[in-house]
Amino acid sequence: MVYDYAGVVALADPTRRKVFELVADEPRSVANLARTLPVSQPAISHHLKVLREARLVRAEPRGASNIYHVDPHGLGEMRAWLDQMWGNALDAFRNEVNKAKEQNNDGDH
Amino acid sequence: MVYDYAGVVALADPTRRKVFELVADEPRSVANLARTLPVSQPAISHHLKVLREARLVRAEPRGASNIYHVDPHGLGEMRAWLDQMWGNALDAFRNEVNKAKEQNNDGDH
DNA sequence: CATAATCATAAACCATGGCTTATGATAAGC
DNA sequence: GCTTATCATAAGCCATGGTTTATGATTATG
Repeated sequence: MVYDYAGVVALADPTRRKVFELVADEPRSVANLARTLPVSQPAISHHLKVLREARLVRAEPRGASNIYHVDPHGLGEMRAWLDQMWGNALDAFRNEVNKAKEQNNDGDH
Repeated sequence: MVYDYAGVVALADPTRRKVFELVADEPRSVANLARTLPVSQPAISHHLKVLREARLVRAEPRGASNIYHVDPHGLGEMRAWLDQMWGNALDAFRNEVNKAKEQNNDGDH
């Protein structure tokens, strides 16, 4: 399993997750986010860069502003990555349970 | 959205994710993991502690060994947390698209 | 054209956290 | 019982990365 994990890393930081949630709620400019959150504008820009590279967010120039939107493409990618991880983990868990049951049955012979 | 996010943080680190994947593949002891991965035993123990506190993993003493299994409980919790996040993000995206369509229609009048 | 506003990048600072070595505690094996 | 193996915790080191201030580039505004 050598899959991409930029999305998970991106969402691991609290303020970056907050940035994502605000953008997810409705498209916002950098200035707007900087006004809303208790961090500087460059910090916001940096977080947006990480989210952008993880394809969770997309920028759209509008005059001097940059409006950020959710990027459903990267969202889907991360979803798929997690689903696979989940699937593997749950399959393994089921196998484990089944193996335990078999052993119990053997013991009942 | 003030939900728990220990799971995401736990899976953000590469070697910790590797530990989780190995445990998810099949239950393993700390010594086994330490032998498999290129980090010390205390490092493994520490990663397992984080995963344990995120309820992604569960320890089961077996003699002097500690066998770690996947914990489907915490797995489900994190799943639910992510699903909500996904839902919100995708809903907002749909609204955004609809709003754009309406504006186009207005322009066509 | 000049001023103001928006944003990205660079540099520097510093806390967080991942890693190692050291150590003690518990359990198995001889 | 003594040695060996397994594991968790503590202490300390150091790289990563989140933050701020400074700066330049681009665009609206007057």
